[in-house]
Amino acid sequence: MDEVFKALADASRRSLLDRLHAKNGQTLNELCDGLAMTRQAVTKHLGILEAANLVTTLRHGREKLHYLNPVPIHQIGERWIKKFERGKLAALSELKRQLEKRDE
Amino acid sequence: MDEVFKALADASRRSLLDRLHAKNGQTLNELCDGLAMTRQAVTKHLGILEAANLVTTLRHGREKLHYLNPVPIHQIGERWIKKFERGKLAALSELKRQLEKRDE
DNA sequence: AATATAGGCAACCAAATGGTTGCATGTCAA
DNA sequence: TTGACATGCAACCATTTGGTTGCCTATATT
Repeated sequence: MDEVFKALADASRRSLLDRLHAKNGQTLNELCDGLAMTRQAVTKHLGILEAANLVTTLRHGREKLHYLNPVPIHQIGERWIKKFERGKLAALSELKRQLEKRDE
Repeated sequence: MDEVFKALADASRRSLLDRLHAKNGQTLNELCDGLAMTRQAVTKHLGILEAANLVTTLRHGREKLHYLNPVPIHQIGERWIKKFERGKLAALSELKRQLEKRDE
């Protein structure tokens, strides 16, 4: 879980996921296109995404195809975000109550 | 949005949010209890959470009360995670298809 | 007034991070 | 088989990060 959060913390990596979301199964060079970064930097980012299991790769000859794995993202939503949704209204009204109490 | 992702990337900070979720409106020292960290380290973490608008503070005399703000977490869920949920099944079946094609 | 308590500020530090360059390897095509 | 192309590996670098220590300030308490 920690690896996933860490992987998602970087905007370049999130944009790589976006690109794979738009078009799945891209090669490294394809993913490099238009990015202000060297190919090696992209390789590192993809490595981190792969380590976090957010991306799966498949070799096809000399090409390496990158596929998005949406499962860990879904898990973050289920196991983490939803927990805070439940308490959401309660937390906000408690805060509001305290803010008002301040002026007494 | 980037600030929120960055703030959530650290396990210590996520655990601080957990503690505020369990009991809202805690003081700095209260939040330090049981953590293997100095008070100053916790201060820094809380500062980052506050900058990301995940925590709101309220001074009460010499105490500083910390309140959880669940809105940014909710937004991550709405604006980011949900996007990948939509393509989820499609992405997985595409990946499955490619994995099978490999053996041809 | 004296002391304890809650928190703030700033300098410093080691390790992690995000990036680079240079070179090597594997694979396809003419 | 000889380029050309797709990717891999490794060393290096600056900046950020997560943490520390030491000291200072402000508010309670007695």
